[in-house]
Amino acid sequence: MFRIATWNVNSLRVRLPVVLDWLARQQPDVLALQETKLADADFPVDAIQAAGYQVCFSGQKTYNGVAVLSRIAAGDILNGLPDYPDPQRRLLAVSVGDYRLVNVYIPNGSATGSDKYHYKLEWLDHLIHFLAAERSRHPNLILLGDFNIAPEDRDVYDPLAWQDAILCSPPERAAFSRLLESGLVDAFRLFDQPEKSYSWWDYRQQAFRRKMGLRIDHILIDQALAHTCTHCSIDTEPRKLERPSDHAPVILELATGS
DNA sequence: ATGGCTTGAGTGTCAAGA
Repeated sequence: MFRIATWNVNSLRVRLPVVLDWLARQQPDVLALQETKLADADFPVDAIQAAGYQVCFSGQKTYNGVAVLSRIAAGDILNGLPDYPDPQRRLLAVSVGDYRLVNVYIPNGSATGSDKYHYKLEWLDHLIHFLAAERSRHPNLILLGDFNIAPEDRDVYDPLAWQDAILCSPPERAAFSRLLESGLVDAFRLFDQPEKSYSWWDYRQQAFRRKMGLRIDHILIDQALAHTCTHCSIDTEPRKLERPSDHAPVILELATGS
């Protein structure tokens, strides 16, 4: 059994105690983090190693930042899209055991039609091209992170209100579909899931309590791995704590056959 | 309601998130 999780923590500086508690409770083999918002010099390496995890990270001050925590050391580390120079730290690809993990913090896009929206779509194009090459080099690829895309209306609490809006617009959903068409599977949808399953809720208006969320954090697995996948769920417990991240972790379990 | 929180920057108040 191999357990892999992803979590947008919205500042690892603020969330470190919650993350360490969660690691102790869940004991995943791998945890991919997004929005660490820390310069590499400020990354809490010691605290994470003391919790029994190796870590690699690609961060910057204030914004973005991705990290991968793993029980066994990661190898073949790649930071950023090779053919898309970008000062924003949004991608970290690593090999852990038999798996190739691509941890992404896909741009938010701000509003459809904005400069940030075009950046998001361009970033997705380059990601799709990168993954084609990456999958030819590495079997057992897993793409996980904060996609900032709600792929279907059932992933949105009020699809009509969000129709054509950021996170739901047809070009964003088309990019998500292209990821699936390239041979990846949305692990969450391999299983029956509760109604109103979301991974992000706005901090305002008591959105979490009112179940006003979107499912924008995902784990996509190579379709060759689908038959090994035994579980995938969203853990909403950390969203109930004091000072939570606005995102909940997503957890995946794969049978390893030994 | 270009609103409503939260974080980081930096010490007044804005940018950015989604």
